[in-house]
Amino acid sequence: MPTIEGIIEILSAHYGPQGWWPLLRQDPLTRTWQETYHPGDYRPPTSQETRFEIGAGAILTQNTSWQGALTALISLKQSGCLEPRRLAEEPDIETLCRLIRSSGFFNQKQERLRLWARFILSLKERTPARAELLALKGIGPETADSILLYAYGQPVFIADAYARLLITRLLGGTWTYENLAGEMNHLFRHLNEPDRLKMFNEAHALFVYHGKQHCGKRLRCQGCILRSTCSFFSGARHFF
DNA sequence: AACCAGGACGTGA
DNA sequence: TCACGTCATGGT
Repeated sequence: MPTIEGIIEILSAHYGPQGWWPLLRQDPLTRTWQETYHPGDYRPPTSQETRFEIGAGAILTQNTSWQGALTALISLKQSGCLEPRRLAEEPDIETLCRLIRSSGFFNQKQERLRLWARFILSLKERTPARAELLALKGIGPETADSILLYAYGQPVFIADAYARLLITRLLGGTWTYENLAGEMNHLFRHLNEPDRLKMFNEAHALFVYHGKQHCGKRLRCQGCILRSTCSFFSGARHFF
């Protein structure tokens, strides 16, 4: 039976540094906006705009593909609407819905973006507490932790659906969000804060990447690096 | 043509 | 606490 630390180590050795959170960058030649990863750089963003962008991306990708969320994020950026001040005041709701249409659930998400904009403005430069984020309508555990980890450099683990699916399949048991997050905090409590930040940054990104490739709601076990140590796979071998 | 995608909220047991 | 319906678009 593999350990959680072992699983992360295998994924890390296999896929390499992930460079999350992906940030928007303008191509100097074509002047088009695209996502860019920054492997090896774990410094948290220093500008309010970048922190807002990360939270906006986290909201837009709720229960939708990253591709759809990214398209929406770029649409916002291109029309100059990815700014807290502009969204917090009195934006044209119709236009806002149209810009983020590709991310789905646009009625809820346009409001969630505006609430996030208001909130981050009220913060000034202060780092929010987790409870403050959770108190916002439209920000649950995963979105809150994504903001804390990737926008504010807080060493928290994001126990999202991919992580829970993978851990459940490899180790068995039942894992709730807080449950797995607590276990991760316990497992890595010996690391100093910067190292724990790197660990949780990479771990979440790796779980998502591997989840997309092999271990989502529907399984794609062919070519999975964890096949040999996956008790779920060996136990269900006869189904394949 | 169902199913899935980097969830969260409201409701009712 | 937990199970379930709802929110919507876009790709496979």
